[in-house]
Amino acid sequence: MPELPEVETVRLGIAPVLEGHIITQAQTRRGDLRRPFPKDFAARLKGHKVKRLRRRAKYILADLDSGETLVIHLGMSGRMTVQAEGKAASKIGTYVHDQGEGLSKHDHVVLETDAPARILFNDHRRFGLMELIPTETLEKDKLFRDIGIEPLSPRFSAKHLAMSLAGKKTPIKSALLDQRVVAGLGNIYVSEALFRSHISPKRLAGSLKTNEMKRLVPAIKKVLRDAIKAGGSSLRDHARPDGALGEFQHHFLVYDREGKPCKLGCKDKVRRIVQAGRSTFYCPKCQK
DNA sequence: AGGTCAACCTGAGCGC
DNA sequence: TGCGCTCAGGTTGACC
Repeated sequence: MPELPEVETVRLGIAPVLEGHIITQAQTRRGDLRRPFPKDFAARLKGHKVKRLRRRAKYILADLDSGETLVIHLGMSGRMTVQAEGKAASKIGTYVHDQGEGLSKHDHVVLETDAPARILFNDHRRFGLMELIPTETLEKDKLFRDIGIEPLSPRFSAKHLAMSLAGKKTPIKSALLDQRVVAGLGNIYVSEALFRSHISPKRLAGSLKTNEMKRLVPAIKKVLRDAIKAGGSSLRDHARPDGALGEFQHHFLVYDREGKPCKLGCKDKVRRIVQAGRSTFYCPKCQK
């Protein structure tokens, strides 16, 4: 599922029942996701307060008062759902009835907080991840040490991107998917940003001109901001923690539109090609 | 060093 | 109804 806008949507959705709250219970319902859960995972969560809930790249980070950070990655199909009652339910603007013990077989982690609320982590493909890492050394951890700039940071500029891409011989599509270059972009938003800046996905990253960088960077920021406002894109798996679907899929200009007319009205059709094993959608006429 | 590709895992959709 | 194939929002480790 999730690229930056979906991860941010999930973060915002669980924040009201997690940030500032104590994790009263934690349960893993199998031994692993992409990797085994950390040793004593549940015990290291239980009784601790979440001081702050933040996001870095496609990771949700819950800083605990124990000095550790709970690191959550949703992989391709990860979802988080909040079940709350009373005061907590009004906070998240919904009321999901307690489904009793009716957990599905892919509800792999259950967290309970003193909101009170229950948060389910569901991930049928299990490409997701949960780790506990000392907050102090988080940035030096293998997971984060090579991650690039946050695209919504003011420091992410045409100049910055030009530096990162200088000399790169990989196609711009693949370069933007590389989390070491920019953090949080994925297959949907790269296609959309390239279309919106009229740049061909096949162009070699190092060959982009200054004026093209000056179109690309604002296009990336705008598409991400618009998608966050829309609650992300719901294709198959993504839903907000309150159960509502994201809406940004209705605003796709190229993604998943193979064979359909170009939305710039050029009379050509959207093409699908495969780059580095992933689908890319673009208009050969409008993107040079 | 930089770049490409298969593998990880389950489910949905499609053609037959 | 069912089988087999393809594809899916990500990351990573092995390989040129």
